[in-house]
Amino acid sequence: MKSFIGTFENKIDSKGRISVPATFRAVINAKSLNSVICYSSLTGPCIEGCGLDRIEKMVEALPDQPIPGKSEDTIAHLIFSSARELIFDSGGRIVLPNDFTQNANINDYGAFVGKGKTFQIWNPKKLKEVQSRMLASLISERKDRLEER
Amino acid sequence: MKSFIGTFENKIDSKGRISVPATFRAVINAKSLNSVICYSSLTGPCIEGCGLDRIEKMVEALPDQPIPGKSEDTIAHLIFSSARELIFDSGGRIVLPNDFTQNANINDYGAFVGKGKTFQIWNPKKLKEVQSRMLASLISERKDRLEER
DNA sequence: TAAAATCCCATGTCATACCATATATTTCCA
DNA sequence: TGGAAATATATGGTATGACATGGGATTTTA
Repeated sequence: MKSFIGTFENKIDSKGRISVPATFRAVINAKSLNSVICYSSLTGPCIEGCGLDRIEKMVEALPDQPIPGKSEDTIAHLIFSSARELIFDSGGRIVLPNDFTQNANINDYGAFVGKGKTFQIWNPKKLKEVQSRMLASLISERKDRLEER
Repeated sequence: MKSFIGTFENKIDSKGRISVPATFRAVINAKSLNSVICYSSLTGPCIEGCGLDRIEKMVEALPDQPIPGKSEDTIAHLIFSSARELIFDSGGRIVLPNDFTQNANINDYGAFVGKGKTFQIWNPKKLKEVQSRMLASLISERKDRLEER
């Protein structure tokens, strides 16, 4: 598997450890990596995650001459400055730093959400709220084109 | 055969396993795959299915930008977050996760419906209802162009 | 030296890979 | 053309292994 898909809810233990879903680990492993890069999301209360390879693509996409004040530069700065490499332990777990979990309002359980090239880690309750809101807006938006439910 | 066509009703056993129709498996096999990707449909109470190739095309189409557009992010989120790779066992069955069957109101039997490039899995009873409703609306819509029934 | 972070090993549960059987379908030969 | 053997398909059951999680040992840092 090359893409992050699916949702998996795992427990966070007293040491801040959480198992990365095996299917996600498989995506990382396929790239000969043994870690994930995580950073606080800029789009919502969650943790953003991906492989090191994607960070490098983002770096390449940056202009050679940084233009201070440009939003791309600001975004890149915010992401790279908060990003951290989290290495799997022998059981496939990572330790979530406190500032990440606080920012995402995560306590005892974390929900891994596949997003194709990346994934996110959410407070499970919050995730459900956001998802049902997304579905509702999508349905009202294109009610005409949808079959009866 | 390259397309998913036809309707096939199969049993779901106590473990949530269901046989994928041989003709559908043949479509998948022709792509050298041994699994289907399934996700909760956004358009109706059913499970959507396709080959991995189709999903990866969707992933490829995603931008590399750290902050994607909102509407495409919504669809990507809803599809990828529920999508899962279901691998055939030696008998050509897959295991339907509970959240899928619940969302689609499927209990003891599932109806595979070919839709060309994709397929769907329905509660057989619900499927008949929807299909007869579709036919009825089609007839009333273009009565002039359809033959007498 | 105390505290914290990291690594390694242990365990129970659940998923799935494998084997087995019955039913339906196709093929092939009389 | 009919019928029997062979094949393919759908479904049932079992055992092994993978995975998530817990705890202790070792190393690092303040």
